Amino acid sequence: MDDLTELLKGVLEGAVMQILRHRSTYGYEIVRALNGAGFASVSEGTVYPILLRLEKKGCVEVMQQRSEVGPPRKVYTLNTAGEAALEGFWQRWEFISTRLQDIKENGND
Amino acid sequence: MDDLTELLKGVLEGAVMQILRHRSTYGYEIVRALNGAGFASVSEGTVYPILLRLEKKGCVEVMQQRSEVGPPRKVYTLNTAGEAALEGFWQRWEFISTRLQDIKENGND
DNA sequence: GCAGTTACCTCGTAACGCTTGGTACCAGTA
DNA sequence: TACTGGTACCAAGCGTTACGAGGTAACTGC
Repeated sequence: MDDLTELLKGVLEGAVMQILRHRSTYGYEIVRALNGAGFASVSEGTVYPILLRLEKKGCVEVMQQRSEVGPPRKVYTLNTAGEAALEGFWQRWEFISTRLQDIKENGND
Repeated sequence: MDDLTELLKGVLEGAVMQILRHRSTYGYEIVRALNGAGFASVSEGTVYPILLRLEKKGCVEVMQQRSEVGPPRKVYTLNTAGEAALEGFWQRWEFISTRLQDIKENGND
């Protein structure tokens, strides 16, 4: 798959929130989860800013946790505000999806 | 619907191409088509740059056409390269859609 | 003439993904 | 001890995009 960059704008934040909703976890793990999900080219330089943004927006709780195999991890948990934001994300996604489908089907007149 | 800006990145170019595939038309009309399709907040300042981009990329042919109700129109037609680009867009969209659905369903482990 | 509509374009801003680079902790090995 | 590689985090800067604000120009009807 060629360059997804532009289409990924906004999407990754939703994806990260969804992953966090499923289970609390940390940045490095999220990168691997996204890679495993098919977003092969998503790297740390992309995910960490997203996590910082989510933290700044108050969508997540952060907990420092010691690791056995490396430096301490920052474990993120989606809170109530985060769940609301995620809900909003899915609504927007749904909205765009259906409009786009409409346009695809009848070119829109 | 609140702010779609970020999620629209890349999407609008595809939407414009799809509209052009359905019928050759001009900028002002495309704005109205998008508005009619539900993308209410999309304005000229968004669409004209997209058309210039498509032209620069060689995805469209342009024809000046006199109007009965105002200044001359620049009528855009999707060419072969444009159709290929549109095809690529739909593939990328499909790709992201399914991956996102996966993540939504099983949080991705 | 003048206003209103149609139609085009440009500029500046903000957001986001991504690359690059850097820091630091830990385990294993030579 | 020194080196290597994996884990884990963060910051700075670039390019692309959507979008609001503003400007220009053609045509119609009053």
